[in-house]
Amino acid sequence: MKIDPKKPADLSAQIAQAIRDAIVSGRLIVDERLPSEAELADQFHVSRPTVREALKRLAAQSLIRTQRGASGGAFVNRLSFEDAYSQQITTSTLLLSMNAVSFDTACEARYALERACAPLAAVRRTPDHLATMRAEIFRQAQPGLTDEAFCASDVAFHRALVDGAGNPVLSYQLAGAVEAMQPLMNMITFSARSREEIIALHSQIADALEENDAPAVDTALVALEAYTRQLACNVAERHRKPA
Amino acid sequence: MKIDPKKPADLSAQIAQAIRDAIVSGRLIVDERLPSEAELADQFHVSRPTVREALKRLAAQSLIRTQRGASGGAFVNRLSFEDAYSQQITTSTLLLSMNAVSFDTACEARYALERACAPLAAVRRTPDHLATMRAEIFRQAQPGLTDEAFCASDVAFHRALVDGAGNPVLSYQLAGAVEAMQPLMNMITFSARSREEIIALHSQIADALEENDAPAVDTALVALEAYTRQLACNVAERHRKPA
DNA sequence: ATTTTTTATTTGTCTGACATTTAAAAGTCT
DNA sequence: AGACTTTTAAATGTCAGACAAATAAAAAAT
Repeated sequence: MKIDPKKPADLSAQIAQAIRDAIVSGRLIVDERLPSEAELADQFHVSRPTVREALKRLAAQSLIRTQRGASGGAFVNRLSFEDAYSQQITTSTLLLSMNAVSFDTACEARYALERACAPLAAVRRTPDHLATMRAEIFRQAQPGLTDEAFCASDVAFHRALVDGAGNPVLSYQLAGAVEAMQPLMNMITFSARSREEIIALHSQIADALEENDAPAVDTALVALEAYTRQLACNVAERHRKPA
Repeated sequence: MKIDPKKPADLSAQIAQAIRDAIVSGRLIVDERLPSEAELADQFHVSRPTVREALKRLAAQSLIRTQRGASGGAFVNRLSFEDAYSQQITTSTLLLSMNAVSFDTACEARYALERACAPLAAVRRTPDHLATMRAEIFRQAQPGLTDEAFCASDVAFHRALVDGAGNPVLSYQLAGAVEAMQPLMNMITFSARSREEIIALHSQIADALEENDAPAVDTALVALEAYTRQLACNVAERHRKPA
C-alpha cells in the first residue's frame, strides 16, 4: 500500500484511497484490524492527525469502524444493508434537491422502479407484507392526519411493496428513490378527496398482491403514478396563479 | 447549530452530523462558504483537528469541497450525478461482495431494473444511444477479446440502454446495479459460443429500440437474463465437480 | 479460584507551530 | 493613470508532542 509522494496536497485523501482500494479489492477482509494509527503514520510517513483524517473519511462511508482501548483500533466494517440504505437516502435526497430534478422525472423513475418490483412481489409477498400494507392503508384513512404523516405512511406502504419482492438488492436500490421523493411529495396538499383516491388505489394494489395478480398491480401502479403527477401538476397550477 | 456535550466520544461525528443536517435541510445552500476551521472550532468549542476530522467526513461524502489560500475554505458542494454515481458504485460493489449476495439475486435485481427502463428507452433513445450500443456490439464480436474486456463492453452496452431512458434519476439508480455486478460477471468464462448468443441478444435489443418496439426489448431482456443465469449456473456446476 | 488492581495499548482530543497556497492589497515602473 | 511586480494576510495542509479516556489483558490480592 503506497501513496504518491509527488502529489503535494491532500495526503489524507490519498491514504484513504489506498486503504479503500485495499478493502474493495479484498486485500483487507471484513473484521480485519488495520494497523494502529501510529503504525499507519509510520508506514505512510505522515503524522497521526493526517492518518486520522484519512480514517474519518473511511468511517463516513461506513467502510471501517473504530474501537477504543487496548486491542481496539480500526476494523474493516461489514457494510450492512441498513448502512447502505441510509447512505443512499442521504445521497439521493441531496441529488434531487440540489440538481433541481423535476417532480415528473423523479416520479417517473420511482414508479418505473416500483413496477419492476411488482411482478416479483405478486409471487413472493408474505402475509406479513400484506398486513403492513393494510395497516398503512388504515392509517391513511384516519381523519385529522397531517400531510406529513400521510406522506410518511405512503412511504411505508411503498416500502412494504418493494420489500415484498423479496430481493434485498432491489429494496436497497429503491429505498433511495422512494424516500428521497418524500420532501417533494410533502409539497403536495392532500385533500380529503385525493386521499380517498390514493387509498382506493393502495387497496387495489394490496388486493392484487394478495391474489398474486401481477398485471392488476401494474395497472394500479400506472394509475397511481398518473394521479400523483396530476396532483403535482395542480400544485404547480395553483402556484402560478396564487389568487 | 449545536452539538450535545453530554455524549462523550466522537465529537467530530457529531459536528459532521450537525453540518450535514444544515446542508440537507437547506440552511446551508450550494456554494455557500462555511466558517473557517478556526471559527468552527470556536463555535463548537472544540479544537481545530476535531473540526478538520468532521470536515473530512463530509468531504468523503462529496457534501463539501475545500479550497486553500485567502478567500479559501470549505464550500457546500453541488452534488453532481457523477459524484453520486461513483459513490453508489463503491457502495453497491461492497454491499454485493461483503454480504455475499447470490448471483441470482443480483442478476434478478439488475434485469428487473433494466426492464423498467426499456419502455422509456424504446420511446426516447437517440441515434447517439443506438450508435454507442452498436459500437459495443461490434467490439464484443472482436476475436481475442479478454473476458474482462467483454464484460466491460457489456457494462457499456447496458449503460447506453439505461441512459436511453432519458431519465438521469434512473441512470443514477442503475449505475450501481449494473457496475457492481461486473466483478460477479467477471467470474464467468465466456466461450465463443456464449458470446455469440449474447451478441445476438444485444443486437435484438438494439434493433427493437431502433424500431421503438418496447415489448420486443422486454422479450430480449428476459432471454438475456435467463441466458446469463444459465451461464452462471454452469460455472457453479463446474466448481462443484472441478474434475 | 475468584475478585480486584494495575498496566499497557489504543483511540479521542487539545495546543501550538510551521508550510503552502491563494487572492487581494500595496508598491513600483512606464 | 495604467500595467506589472511585490508584499501581505488569510486560509487550509501538515507536523510534533502531550494528555484524557476507554478497554482488555496481566498481575496481585483475597
